[in-house]
Amino acid sequence: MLEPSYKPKELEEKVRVYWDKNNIRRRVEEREDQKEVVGYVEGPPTLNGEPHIGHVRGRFYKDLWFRYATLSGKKVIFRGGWDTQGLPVELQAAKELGITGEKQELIKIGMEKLVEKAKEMIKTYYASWISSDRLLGLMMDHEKDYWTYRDEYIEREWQILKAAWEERLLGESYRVVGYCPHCQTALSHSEVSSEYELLEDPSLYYKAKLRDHENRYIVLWTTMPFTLITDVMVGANPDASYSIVEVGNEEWVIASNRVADLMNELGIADYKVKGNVLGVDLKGKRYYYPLAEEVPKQKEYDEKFKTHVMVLDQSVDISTGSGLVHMAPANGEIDFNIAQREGLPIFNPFDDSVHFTQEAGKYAGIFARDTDFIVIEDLRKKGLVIKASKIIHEYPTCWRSHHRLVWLARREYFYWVDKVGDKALKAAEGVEYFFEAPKNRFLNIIREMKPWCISRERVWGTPLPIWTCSQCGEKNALFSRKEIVQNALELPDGPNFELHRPWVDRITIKCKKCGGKAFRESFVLDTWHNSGASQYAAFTDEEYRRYVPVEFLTEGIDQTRGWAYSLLILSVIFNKAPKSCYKAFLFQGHILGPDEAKMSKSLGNIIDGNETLSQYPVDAIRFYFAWKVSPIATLVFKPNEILERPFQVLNTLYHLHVYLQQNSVLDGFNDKKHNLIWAQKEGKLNFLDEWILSRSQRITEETIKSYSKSEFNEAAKTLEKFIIEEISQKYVPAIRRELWSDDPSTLDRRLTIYSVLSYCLKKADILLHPICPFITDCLYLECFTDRKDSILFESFPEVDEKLLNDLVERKFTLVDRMISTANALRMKAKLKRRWPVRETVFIIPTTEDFTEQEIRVLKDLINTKQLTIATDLASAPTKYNLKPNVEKLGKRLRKDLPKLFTFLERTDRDTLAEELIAKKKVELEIEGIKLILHEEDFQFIIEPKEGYDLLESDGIKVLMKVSRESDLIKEGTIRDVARRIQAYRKEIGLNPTYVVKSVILWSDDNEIIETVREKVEELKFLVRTENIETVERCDEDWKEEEIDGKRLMIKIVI
RNA sequence: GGGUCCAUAGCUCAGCUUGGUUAGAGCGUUCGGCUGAUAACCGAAAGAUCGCCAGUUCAAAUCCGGCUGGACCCA
Repeated sequence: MLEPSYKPKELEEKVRVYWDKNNIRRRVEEREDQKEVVGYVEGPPTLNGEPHIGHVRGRFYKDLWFRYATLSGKKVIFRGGWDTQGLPVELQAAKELGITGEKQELIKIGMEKLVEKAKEMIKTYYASWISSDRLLGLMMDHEKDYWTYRDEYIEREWQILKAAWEERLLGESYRVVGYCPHCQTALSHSEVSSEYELLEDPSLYYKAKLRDHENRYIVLWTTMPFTLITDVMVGANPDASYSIVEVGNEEWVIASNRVADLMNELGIADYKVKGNVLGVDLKGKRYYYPLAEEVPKQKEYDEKFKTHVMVLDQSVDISTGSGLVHMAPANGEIDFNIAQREGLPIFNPFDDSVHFTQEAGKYAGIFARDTDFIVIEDLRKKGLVIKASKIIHEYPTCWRSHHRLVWLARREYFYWVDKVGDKALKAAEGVEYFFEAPKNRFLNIIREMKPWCISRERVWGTPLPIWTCSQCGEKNALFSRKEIVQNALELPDGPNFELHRPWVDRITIKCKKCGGKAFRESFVLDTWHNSGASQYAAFTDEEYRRYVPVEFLTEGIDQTRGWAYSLLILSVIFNKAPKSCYKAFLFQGHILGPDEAKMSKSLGNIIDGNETLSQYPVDAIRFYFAWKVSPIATLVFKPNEILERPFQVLNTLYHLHVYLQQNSVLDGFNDKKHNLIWAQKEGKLNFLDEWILSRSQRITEETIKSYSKSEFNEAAKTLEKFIIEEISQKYVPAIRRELWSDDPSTLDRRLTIYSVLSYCLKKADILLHPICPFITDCLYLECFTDRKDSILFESFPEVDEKLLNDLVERKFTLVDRMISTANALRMKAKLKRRWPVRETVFIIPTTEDFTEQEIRVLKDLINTKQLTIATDLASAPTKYNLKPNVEKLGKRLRKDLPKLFTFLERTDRDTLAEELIAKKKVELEIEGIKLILHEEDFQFIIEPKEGYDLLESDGIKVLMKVSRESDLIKEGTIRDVARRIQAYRKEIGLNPTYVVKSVILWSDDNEIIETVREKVEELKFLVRTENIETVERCDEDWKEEEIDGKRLMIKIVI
């Protein structure tokens, strides 16, 4: 039996234990009766921290989908995985070791230490995640989880590299990165943007002479003079206007809108604007490279590649400097991109410590930033400096060492996504995204087809398995341990070395081409490559063939450019075809804290997952997640909201089951026998039953449709309405009266009600299960004997067309409105609902045939002795009142108007009104004056006849005879008394069905006592007692109650 | 700086495609009532300048433009 009150935390733990004990998860996976087998491999959470509430939401959607798919008749291979490598893990591990991870530090403590720490750390966080998953009820196969750092995973990941290598989609190029000269490491984008400091730098205005012009110079500005050494071109904005300014005997080119300010800044008063030239017309103009003597290599480039030329780009800012920008592709990302576009070379004469190499001529061997002032001096000697001063500005620094970063073009490995053609887009277009906005965004990202830099200068990651020959430069790519061992020159750690740095670095390879010694490219792979390989790497070949493309995936919207992208690109590369490894991808919105702020470690407003899941009912949290907003919307997480509506829905669902169970047990109900088929055969279904059965079909249809479209909030709202509004608020109150009886002659009717209720609740349980697995499985197991070992072995109900009944639904809606109106009238007339009324008349706008059964139900619910339903006023106990239109009549009758008033007071206005309505006009003679009254002279007001009250709402008029007649008063009194006794019974903890020995009553009101005596049998039945006594005196410890100001004392003898 | 999306009651949303009564609903709030499953329920009330500014139109929450604010992605 269910406990009489809903204690979610106890219930949920009981269900968890039940699932574990009965191996439900494994049995669901191993069952053989499912039609279709589909795969799901989750996006791996990064094990560098505790799960927070946002992660919990994401995992909830995964579980929801799993349960939905399972109940839809699919067998889901539901695999979990963990992201265990890459920058975030490495940084966290370094932090926990108390180091910053710079190169020198690592050399000192050894990479082994960092790797060891990373492995240890991910195990710790893994435990937290597993705990949270268990609390959440995530039915994921954690026994078969994939771990991205494991050798077997890495070897499979390499297979994708291999495919790319074979297709020539993998290769070397340069990428401009923020680089710390001190730590000698490249920084990731997020690392760069996290640290900016106010620093002093040189501010240099200089000029470069244009070729093909007598005395014409371009004016340029830089805060990094050393980049003049790597200067390749000058950018102009194609849309801007540039002025030719005469200064002394020279002509300077400056953006027109900068001339005045710039001259002012440079302290040049004597100048003259000679003319203008458009940005576009500057294209292709070449200038003399200022440091040609110092850097011979540049002179070579000049001749060979026609460098030191003006190019056009929208990004050139004409609001600072001179509106022309000097560009050094080796030291700037935009510069680099433009150089690539223009087919200009990258002059990149730096070593790892950011000192210039021999190629830099005069500057060789000097640290880049130390050449700033040397360059200024060299320019000054040539008379090219216009002004050299200092500037304080925000500049990115290294978060570890706080050294200034330098932008450097580093040699990296790339996937040439731009050469994949339209395969990626085709693959992406074939995927279901459920919502338009994320779909468009994703497709736009795919359309960019930008090369993907997959190499990272890091330690803890999948190593790039390429060895470069120290003699001939040949790249020896080896994509498995076996190949490496076979080609190894040196294997210091034996053939079973770990596939990580530093072990893999120690291996040297015999060059395939020349037999020379080849060393590994010391890169590791981008972590997105690592996790993006999961759909292949997490499976065996056989599984990959069977389950990929997987049926569905869901992750946060931030994964659009992350995991969703890398999965798709890797799938296309690996398959060498426009094939996505997933059929559907649902992008979820983010979660915000209660203050609508983004949760972040620095703000300290992170809501912990385990804590929240322990504190609140998990079903309610899950319902809240699903119900509050659509999965793509941002969810503002306000914990107190969980206990409002979501809890209410679950509480109601629980008590509906309690109600069914408590009542049905007494009547020996057996859902195997007394099912719907039985009830239909018995013919005891009334229109209330037909209504709720019809509704349940619609709810089934709508819910499943919403689930299939990933509109989980719609599904939750549909079920909320069904449970609260339809079953709890309408159906149960309507049938409640019938269940109070224990008359054997109506047993079949009660069993019918149980069968209907049982049918609807079971349906609701199954439909709600994906959202709220604990309560639904518990109620399912407790309340139904016609069941399986878990609700998860059920399947979504089919819509039973035979039970759909438009007519009944329409009629019920009307009846419902009629009851509401009647209740409103009672309220207005101060008529308690327990008091029956003699007569009720409805005037409704539509013709409906009501069956005798329906009338009976209505009478019961309205608590009326007589009931009439009409569509017009003809037989209604109404009369008209007339309100004369004084303005109109006054003009016509003038001084005779008072006579009309007197007449109206004396006459039967109802009859007059009906005559006016029928004939449009009436002729009268009042005190010898003949009058013609028109219909439009009056306003007609409908009023109830004497003894009735009237209310109109929503087009329905209801009239009730409100007179208090003695038998009705007595009936009401009995109900009043009964209700107080019942409340007391409940208070002292008596079961509703328990029959007590005696109820003893005392009252200071004779009428009450007399009524009780008169209706003692009825009262005995109502309050379930063998005997009722009324007494003259009572003790003070009796229960004191009040009925309309009169005292009632109650004693119950058990 | 660029892109995508969003803005309607305290909260969550509907209405916008196709312009046309008084902008709806649920939750929450207040008051009153009911209750032998319930923390349920019933009735009433309060609560909105439809982000702002212009435009098109007889008529704009709805269509167009701009602005402001927010979210996300990318620089």
